[in-house]
Amino acid sequence: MPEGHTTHRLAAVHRDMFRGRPVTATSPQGRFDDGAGRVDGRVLDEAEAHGKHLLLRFDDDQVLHVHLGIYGRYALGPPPAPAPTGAVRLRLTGSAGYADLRGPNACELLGPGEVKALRDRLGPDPLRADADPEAAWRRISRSRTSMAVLLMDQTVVAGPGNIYRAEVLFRAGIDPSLPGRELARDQWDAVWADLVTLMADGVRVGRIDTVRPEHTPEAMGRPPRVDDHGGEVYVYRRAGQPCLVCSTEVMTRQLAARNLFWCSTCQGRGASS
DNA sequence: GACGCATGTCGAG
DNA sequence: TCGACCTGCGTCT
Repeated sequence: MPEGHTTHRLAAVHRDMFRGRPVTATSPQGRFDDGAGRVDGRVLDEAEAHGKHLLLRFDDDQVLHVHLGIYGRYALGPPPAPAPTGAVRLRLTGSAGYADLRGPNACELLGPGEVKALRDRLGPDPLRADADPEAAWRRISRSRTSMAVLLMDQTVVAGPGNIYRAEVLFRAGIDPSLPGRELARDQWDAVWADLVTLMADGVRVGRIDTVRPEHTPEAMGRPPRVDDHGGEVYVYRRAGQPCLVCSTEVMTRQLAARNLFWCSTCQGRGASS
């Protein structure tokens, strides 16, 4: 689940469920006993997301920093909370419900200075009102690194992961191997605008759908299709299957230890407008 | 029950 | 560039 839209959803859930009232915090698994003890009984003042980082600020200015990483997930529900099962690192309980955190990359308490340091190294987040896409453009337009790598670099853009990376490049018709410095300014503007739109949709719907209405199987006269990650996408994890637009086989390769997917026809050099 | 896999990040070499 | 981290799930035995 965890790309930036997931974190923003989680921030909203935490606001709705816990803000303004004392929470109960425990670590059923035991690996966060110390931190849970320090949060237990505090009042949640604010919950926000920056990229894939979830920040929960309590009334004593401690900030709980959660990063789901690749395995982490939340289980949320109304009261009463069931007996915890599996490896629950942190359980927050309030009058409106509970939140169980399993398998996070990071679950730690930070002071104000540490929070600032964390945020200072993150690029603009398309889901945040204060995001400055110019900061990302300055990095991209000077870089020899490929767009595929730049879009996964959280110090360039904070929030997109492997799915949004693949889908946004497809939708813009950009070859993933194109160096940042060869990207045209209007292409970047289009990519950023698309990230803003797609990720906001992701927050609203709770999954990643990127296929335009005119390319859905129904519109193309093909049988209905369900992608195995739970959303409708053009290329992500569709290697060997026909491109939804041109029917060329979708390509895949390992790049910086991650799977990259693209259509060599729709995303050839010069394929974009 | 073993194994492989994943929407992520960091640090060693 | 590669392994470690870390958890649940699907697939294969």
